Amino acid sequence: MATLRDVAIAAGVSPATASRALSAPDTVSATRRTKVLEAAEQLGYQPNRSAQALASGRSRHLGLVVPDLSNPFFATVAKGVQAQARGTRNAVLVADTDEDPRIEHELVRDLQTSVDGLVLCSPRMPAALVQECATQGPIVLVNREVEGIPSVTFDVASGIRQALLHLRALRHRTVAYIGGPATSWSEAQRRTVLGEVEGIRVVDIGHHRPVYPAGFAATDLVLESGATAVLCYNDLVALGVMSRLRARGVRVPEDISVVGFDDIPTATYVTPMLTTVSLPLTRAGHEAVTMLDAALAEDGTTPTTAPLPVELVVRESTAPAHESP
Amino acid sequence: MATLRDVAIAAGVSPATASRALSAPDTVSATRRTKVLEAAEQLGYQPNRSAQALASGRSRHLGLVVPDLSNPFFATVAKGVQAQARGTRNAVLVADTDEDPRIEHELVRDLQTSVDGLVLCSPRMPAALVQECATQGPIVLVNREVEGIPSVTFDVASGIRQALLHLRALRHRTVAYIGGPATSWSEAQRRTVLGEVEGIRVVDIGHHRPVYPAGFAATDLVLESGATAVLCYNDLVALGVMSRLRARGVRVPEDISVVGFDDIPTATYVTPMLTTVSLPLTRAGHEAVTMLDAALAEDGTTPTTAPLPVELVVRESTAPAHESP
DNA sequence: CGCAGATTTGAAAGCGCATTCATTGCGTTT
DNA sequence: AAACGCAATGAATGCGCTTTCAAATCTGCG
Repeated sequence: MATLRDVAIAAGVSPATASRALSAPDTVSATRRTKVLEAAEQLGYQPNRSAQALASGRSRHLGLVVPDLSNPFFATVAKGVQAQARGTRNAVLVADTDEDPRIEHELVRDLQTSVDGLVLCSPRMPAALVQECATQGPIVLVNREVEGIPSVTFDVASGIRQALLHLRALRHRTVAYIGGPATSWSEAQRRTVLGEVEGIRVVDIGHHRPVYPAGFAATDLVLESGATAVLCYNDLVALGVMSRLRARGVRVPEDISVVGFDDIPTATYVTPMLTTVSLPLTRAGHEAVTMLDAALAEDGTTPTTAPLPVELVVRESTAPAHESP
Repeated sequence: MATLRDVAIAAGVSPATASRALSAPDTVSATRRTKVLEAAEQLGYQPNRSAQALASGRSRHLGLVVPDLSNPFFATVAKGVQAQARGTRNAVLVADTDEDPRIEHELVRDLQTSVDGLVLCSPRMPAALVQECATQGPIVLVNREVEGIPSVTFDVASGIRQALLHLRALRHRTVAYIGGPATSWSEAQRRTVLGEVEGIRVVDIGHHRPVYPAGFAATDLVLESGATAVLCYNDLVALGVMSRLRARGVRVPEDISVVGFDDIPTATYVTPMLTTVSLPLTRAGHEAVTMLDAALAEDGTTPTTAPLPVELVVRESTAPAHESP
């Protein structure tokens, strides 16, 4: 493997000049620059990342921590991070915590030794721990806010409001809400709006895990409540609800309307297609990387952005309320 | 940030001893070892990964290249890789090629400068290019075979055979096959078995992209063929088929049976739940890392493993064939 | 033509660690 | 008791690069 020194020799310049020709082209005269570039090309020179990192103090890697890669929500954010990172950075180290808060902290600390900065999707990690992690290196949070730490969030409240208004327009008066994990920032956001829409009474079905089986199980509670519509913490839960409703012989949307949250691909694969709130997940990934780069460049600032806009997508799982008996 | 030298001084030993105490504990006397460990702990010592990598020639990173992280197939493999890599390695660099073969090669080469070895899920990259990449560093392929390169594969042929036998047992005599991309290794494997099952006539619906809309579009061809069952390249396609069938008023499984491939989570979220071939994706990720480690340790060998076993999961989308007119 | 100031260049000094090699100290063997 | 082998240690070297810093070259102007 050719080293920078080899390139320098081949180009008839010093290693210092070769280094500059490659990383700061305009600090070198045109003649030498082309000589170096040609020599590098000709030798198939590939810079040694470890050496670059050691000498410069920057690995040009960034880290991404997610609870579950096979969850389309996080996978999409990851794609956004990837796309934005390409070009300005070398690569992104991804860590999947497997929804296990215990290893999460350790994993973050470990990852921080290898990267310049971290994008953290960690709904369940206690705020204090997040703050402690932030002392070890730049961090940007996704879909969550913690005092003193930059974050990119979604306008969750607006999403819930849009959903509620949509249901009200369809003459629903009683809607059930199947909540997510009690400790989730995002869940708290949702709940701030539930009582805000006049003319709609929201029945709280309680906190549930944000997964399909939880929706399936919670459905009977919804039915008991007498609500004509269900608002679910996320699409996975909504999917579980729809499945259980069908099993109980309740028709969607004729007998009951269902609204999800997140707009994962599967939402369009089921029948009826799910009405849900769509989040700009890819964009969130982009923004997170941008903010990280900003934090890396400037120093001491905690850039904050307005919550990303969300949008209700009306599909087939919502319809006018049936007449109550 | 404390360096190894600081630790050594605090422990009253030489940097060499400190280094050994941390990375090869049994080459150091118990007394000094504990001294070093205590000093390290006390100073909050974190080894500098870049320096370790430069000095040792090993980054302890491994790379993973996938076409699309938001595809549950690859996401699950990624989880498997993650899980196995944790412990023996530092981290895994993930690269999403966005299904773009053009950037794929460049991405791989770039990633190879940062990792010790690569796990490559790249169904579409030409074999020659794959081989060229393999000259730059250890590579393990997933779900694909290329001459001279270690790979972990699934027993795809067995899966198709199981599906066909299942359908035959249900008295299906004509089944349509919706194929995947023509250049896919996995697709070629499937086709080797199609004609092998006696008593079943397979109607070839041609090659299609492995996505939901493609299944949706191919469905009308299936209906035209007079087949009483459809075998799909993967679950996404099968989902598209089911959706279109419903739109056309064809009942599943009463009028026609549908079989998928991969067993993605969504397969159980739809109604009827999809009969499909389940692949040990997580295990594939494990195996890939194991093989990579083996390739890194020994030298010059190309370990090969038997294809991973697959299993037909019978759910609700298949039923006895209706009587032909 | 000569000199201040700006621009290019190369020598050299690490970055933090692993690792080789020579040295030391120790227990064994005959 | 001498000689030997082995384990434990530290000094020193270098991994390949970036980045001062000072020297060299070039620019324009009086």
